[in-house]
Amino acid sequence: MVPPPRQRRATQVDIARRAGVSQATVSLVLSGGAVSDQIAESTRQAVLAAAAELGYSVNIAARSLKGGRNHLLGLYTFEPVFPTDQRDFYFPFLMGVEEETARQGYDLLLFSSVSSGDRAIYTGGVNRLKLADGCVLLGRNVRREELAELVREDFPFVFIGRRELPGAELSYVGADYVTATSDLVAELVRLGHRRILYLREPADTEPTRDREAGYRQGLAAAGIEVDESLIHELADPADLSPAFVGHWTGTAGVTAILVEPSEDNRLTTALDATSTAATMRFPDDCSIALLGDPPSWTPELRDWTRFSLPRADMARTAVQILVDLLGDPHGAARQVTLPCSFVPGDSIGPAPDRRWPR
Amino acid sequence: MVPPPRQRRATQVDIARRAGVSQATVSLVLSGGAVSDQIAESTRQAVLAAAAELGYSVNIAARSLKGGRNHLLGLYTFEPVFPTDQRDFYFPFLMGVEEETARQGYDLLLFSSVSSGDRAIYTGGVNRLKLADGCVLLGRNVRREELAELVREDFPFVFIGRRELPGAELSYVGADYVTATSDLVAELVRLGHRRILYLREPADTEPTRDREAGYRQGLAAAGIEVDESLIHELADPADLSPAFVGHWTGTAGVTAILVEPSEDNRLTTALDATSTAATMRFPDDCSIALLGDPPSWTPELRDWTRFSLPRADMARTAVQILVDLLGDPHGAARQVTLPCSFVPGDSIGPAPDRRWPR
DNA sequence: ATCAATTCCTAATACGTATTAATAGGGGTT
DNA sequence: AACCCCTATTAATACGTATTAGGAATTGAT
Repeated sequence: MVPPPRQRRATQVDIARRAGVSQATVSLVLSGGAVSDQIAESTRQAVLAAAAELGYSVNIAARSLKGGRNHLLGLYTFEPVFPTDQRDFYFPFLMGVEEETARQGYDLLLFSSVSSGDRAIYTGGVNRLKLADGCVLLGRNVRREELAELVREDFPFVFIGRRELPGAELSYVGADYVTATSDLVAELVRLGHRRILYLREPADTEPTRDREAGYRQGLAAAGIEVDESLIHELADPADLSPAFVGHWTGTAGVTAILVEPSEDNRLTTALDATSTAATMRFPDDCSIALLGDPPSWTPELRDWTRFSLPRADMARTAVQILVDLLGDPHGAARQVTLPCSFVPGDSIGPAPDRRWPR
Repeated sequence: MVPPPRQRRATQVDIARRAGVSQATVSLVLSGGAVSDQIAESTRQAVLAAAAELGYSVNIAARSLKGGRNHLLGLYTFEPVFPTDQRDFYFPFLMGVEEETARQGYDLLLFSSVSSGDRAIYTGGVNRLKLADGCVLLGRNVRREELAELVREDFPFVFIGRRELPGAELSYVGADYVTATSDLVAELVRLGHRRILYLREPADTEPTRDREAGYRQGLAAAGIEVDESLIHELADPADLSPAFVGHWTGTAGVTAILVEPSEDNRLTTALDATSTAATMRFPDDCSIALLGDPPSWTPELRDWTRFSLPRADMARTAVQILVDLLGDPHGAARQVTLPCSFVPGDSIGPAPDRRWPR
């Protein structure tokens, strides 16, 4: 009794023909519109029977063409999605986005931004993202012009991470780097540290700006004046050698270091090397804490003192906000900041009194 | 000069009006049909300019309703995509699929199959996958009925991992478990082992069947008769305790073990515990090798002897095959098997002569 | 018997795109 | 000038569904 393999999928018209009714009636029965309860029971049964016999399934494209929405959320990252050496950095975001997207009843459209550059948001003047109802954005190498264009087009999107755009309000879910860094400074001060070196990335991105703000805020709260020479740009995290640290502790009286982790594993590699070199020991010779999560984290590596971004949470929240935006197309931009969590670790300790007796 | 925010997304009709041409011309310019090279350069530029100004992007639903391609490949997994404890298992697949999809000029549509079960391929008789041109499938908890229905509908898809379906040919990219297992047996035999315990999963899945076949093939090649009592079903990998191993080495003369890794980290956790218990040492007291990759692999864990699936390769190949299928809709199913790679590790060694002097 | 009310269904249409057959405009050849 | 050919463009149409206004048949009321 199995029907012969069809070339073409059965449509509502096929069902209508078979059941001797109109296509509109079929639609009403199968999709339960507002007036679907007016359908006579006998008719309903006939339609359902015909549908079952033909193995009908609705054509999503047609439905969403009619309805305007296709129940897809996009995820676009401004770098390759799955670079192996950054997997641990991105994975929680992906996980959170995927999870919440599914929970909201959407499917996830992954836009790839390969290095060749021809997979940007706008290719040939066409916005690829619009394939989705809305989009979550992610990544550091943001092309601001494209962001601005997205805002101009009124396309619904939410950035994971705080992003500011002059003259435009955009929605984002950020992490509270300021408070987290400030708290870390407070903790170091409590342990007796007064001269804290802050190693920042050269690039002037929002996270870095926030960390610096937190650094200043933490010192201010402790009544310590900022020594600008202790804010140092570290271009390559690999430079963080024992000699480098020794230089600062020796000549500048530094007793603690705050350093921004890189997305790759250069920093942790350097730290591990320094840590095992035995000429410089954390926290005995110098305390050190990371202003964020090191990537490629494994339980076996040393448990560095740090704060940790609520990545999965940020991602989930971003999706929720996006769905909100879709329901309220003309609402204002939503901006949320989530707190980071402090990870005590074992790389900070009381300040040694000897070098810089205050 | 900024246009007022639009309610409605720009369509080809809007562009046509603005550029002073017809919708058909817009379609030809933007979608590059067969006769698209007949379009005058000036017209083309006008259309592209108008499209850019209006922030046009194609409506996927309309395009795919029309029957054209929408340049989306789907990825459907029969389990949650990003379960934390299985991340290392799935990540290489995702990475490979994403990479090759981008290279082929497609975007990736991630279908999620959350545990609640309402995100199956067919929900309410509707095949969700059809939003994509074709689909890569992945996962162990395969719902065979759904697979059969996909084949029946003639929907283009490729499974990562060998899957057999009675009465239907489907495309897949599998790993050569048979040869890999057989080679592992040969290596153990070369080291003097004669009684090799094979711990298999109870479920009768293709990978497990292949491993068992490889086990038998390896022994046959070495001229060793299979002792059926040495093929043992291990329901919970956590049961692999020192006492358990001791039992087999003591009472059954086993000198080597082949065990199927679980997707979670139960097996490696158990092995680590056993390994550090000091009452049982690998490979001194017993050799052991894994028939596949342990998940959550980190360099710090012990380097178990094993073979490794070419996961990223499998994924990339699957995408290539899928694209092939799309170009040749009525071609036969493609079935590819890729070789595994042997990872020497340090958990096998020469067989001890003492227990079972042969 | 006439009209109103109710029940059940259908015709018509819109959604946005891709495609094909047809057409207008120009330039050449005789 | 009549003809044809080539190029660049368009009108028309199909895809499958959801929705709405309205129509036919039936029932009920007077």
